[in-house]
Amino acid sequence: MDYTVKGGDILVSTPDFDLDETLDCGQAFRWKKIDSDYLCTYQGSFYNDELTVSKSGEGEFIFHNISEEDFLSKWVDYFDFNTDYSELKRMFSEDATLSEACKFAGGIRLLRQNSWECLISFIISQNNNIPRIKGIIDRLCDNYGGMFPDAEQLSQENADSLAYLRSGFRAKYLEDAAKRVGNGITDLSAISTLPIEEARRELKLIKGVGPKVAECILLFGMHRTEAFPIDVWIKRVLGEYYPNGFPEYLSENAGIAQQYLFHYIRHGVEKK
DNA sequence: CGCCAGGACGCCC
DNA sequence: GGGCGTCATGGC
Repeated sequence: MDYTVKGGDILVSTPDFDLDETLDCGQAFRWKKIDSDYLCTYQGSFYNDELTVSKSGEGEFIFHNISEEDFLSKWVDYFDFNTDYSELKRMFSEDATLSEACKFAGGIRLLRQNSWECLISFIISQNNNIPRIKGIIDRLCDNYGGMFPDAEQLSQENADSLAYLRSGFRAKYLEDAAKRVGNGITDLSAISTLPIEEARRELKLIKGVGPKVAECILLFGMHRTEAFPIDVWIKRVLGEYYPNGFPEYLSENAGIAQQYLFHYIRHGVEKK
C-alpha cells in the first residue's frame, strides 16, 4: 500500500481492494454508497470515526478530507492494509472453490472493526436480512446524533425504550448485552485475546449470542481469523462444495476464506 | 397469503 | 445431546 497526501485528501494505491466488495459484503452495516457520475463513493463510520472514500478512475482510492495522522492511526488498520491479501489469495487458490470465489471478487478485505459495535450489530443480524439490519442500526445511531452509542449509553435503555428500533425480539438481547458490557461483567477487550474456545464461551453468556453471532464477533470485531461463522449461505457452500469438510490447511485463515465464499455464493454462482 | 432473512432460546425427549 | 416451535419485522 502506497499513499500520498494531496490537499486535504489521502490518495491510496493498493492491490486486492474493492470498495463494493469490502464495504457491502455483509461484514459491516454502516457504509452508504453515494456515487457521483465519476466516482464510486462510500460514506460511513468505524465506531465513531467518519470517512468518505472514493475510487477514482485511475484505480486510486481517495480518502477525503482527513489528516495523515488519522489515516495512519485509524484507517490503515481498519482496512487491514498491512496484510498481504495477494499471499492469502494465492493460498486460497489451491482450493478449487475458493479459487473461483477469489476470481469473482478479489477485492474483499477483512475489516478490523470495533468489538462492541460488532456485538450489537450481529445480535441484530440474527434471523434478519441485510437491508433491515442496516435500517435498525441507522435508527440506533440517528438516536445518538449519528454516532454509535457506547455501552454505558445503551445500558441506560431497556427493551421497551428500544422499541423505536423496531428490532423485534432482539431488543431484550440488546438490553442484556449493553448492561453486561456497560457494567464490566463482559470485558470484550479481555475476551479478544483469550484462547478461542474460552472466548466463544464468554461471548455466549450474553443473551442472544449463540454460535453464529459469537463467531462473527470474533472474526469481524476481534480479527480472530480462525473464527468461521456458519449461516444459511455458508451451510450451502459446505454442503455443495465441501462434503468432506473444510480444508484443514486453511484453518488459520478460515474466517477470511469464509468472506470470499459468502460473497461468491450470494452473488457469484448464479451468474455462471 | 406464505416464505425467508449472516439464529437463539426454551422445552421436549 | 439433537429436534422443533417460537420469537418481530419487513421485503418479495
